Amino acid sequence: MPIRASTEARLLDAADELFFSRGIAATPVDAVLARAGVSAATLYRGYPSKEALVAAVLERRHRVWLEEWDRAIAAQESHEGRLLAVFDALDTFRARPIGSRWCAFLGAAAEYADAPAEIARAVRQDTDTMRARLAGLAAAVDARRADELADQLLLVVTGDLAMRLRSPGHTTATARSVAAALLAR
Amino acid sequence: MPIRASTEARLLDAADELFFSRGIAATPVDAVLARAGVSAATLYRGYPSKEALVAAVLERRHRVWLEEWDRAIAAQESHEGRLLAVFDALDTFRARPIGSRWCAFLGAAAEYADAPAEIARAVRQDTDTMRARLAGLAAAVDARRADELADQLLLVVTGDLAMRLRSPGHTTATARSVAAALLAR
DNA sequence: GTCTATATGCGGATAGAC
DNA sequence: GTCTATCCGCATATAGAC
Repeated sequence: MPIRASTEARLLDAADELFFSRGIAATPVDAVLARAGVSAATLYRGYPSKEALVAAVLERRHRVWLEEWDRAIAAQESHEGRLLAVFDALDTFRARPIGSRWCAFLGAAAEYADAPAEIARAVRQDTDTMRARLAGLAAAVDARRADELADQLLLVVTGDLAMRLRSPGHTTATARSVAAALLAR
Repeated sequence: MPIRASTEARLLDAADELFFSRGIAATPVDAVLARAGVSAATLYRGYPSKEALVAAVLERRHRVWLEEWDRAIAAQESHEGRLLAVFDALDTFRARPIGSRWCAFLGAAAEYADAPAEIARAVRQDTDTMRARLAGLAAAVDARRADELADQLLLVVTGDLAMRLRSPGHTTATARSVAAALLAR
């Protein structure tokens, strides 16, 4: 028998919030269960392990992030605006009620030296999708250096995310200024 | 009675290698002791806790990093070269026998949602020193935007470090090209 | 679906003998 | 300085009653 939809949503919400704000290893399964009001039996009927739950939350987060990014792109009317929309998406994504301390995917990658296959796959998918999307948007701005621009912007976005570890109050302002310099070349 | 110097060096080397390549939480104290050939009693006579050992290793690493950076700066003959020397230092630092998977300081910050005071201090010191040094070097290149350049370059360096989590074979090439765009403005 | 209890293993830290 | 044993707490995962 599958887990009831509302129960599963509570479980994923709790896991999302706790894993990525306090850390995966630092969050006992019990804490997730308590926050979700779900019993251990229910969790382990739906997921074979804690790691499977982590992977499931990462996949849901990835879908939500892409939707947010799509909205930010759609709101722009120039090729350049659409390429830079990733920073708008970062701002709105960060303002969501279910937050994370810096980046769920980089955080997961950082916590596991040898990540379980399902988690490694989720992280890889995030990176691959980011790079591919940026390259597609960059091609409309300057086709000759689309891949180069994508790699550069991915580094800038990643830097912006990781800067949150250094300065809690970090904003996307610096990343935006670096991106502007890249486009001005 | 203090720990003998050679014993302490073995302990710090083992901790350095394991904590920052496999992860702090993922590395049991026993693994460090086994690698160093040191007994638990000796460790706990020199350090009150595992966290104190982590902080000690971070501090040593910080000193070594600054020396490496100094050498890279000294090898340059232009203001611009000295500002960009941070990337040369990153390359040589990465090639050392005792490596880390991405960045020891960011890794420590990522692992602790509420870092012990000693560890938080080490991470903060790394960030503060980086920013201050970059600002000093940037002032010689363009005094009017020294602070802005420092913030931008710190983000680029941080992005380069975090990109290692996404792509294991990552090099400083992309970061260098972004830095070049920043200086070309 | 929940609750409580529990099997099982591991990690940090300490104590005593040598 | 090392070795061995051990206390203690915690975390994942499971089982049984309701």
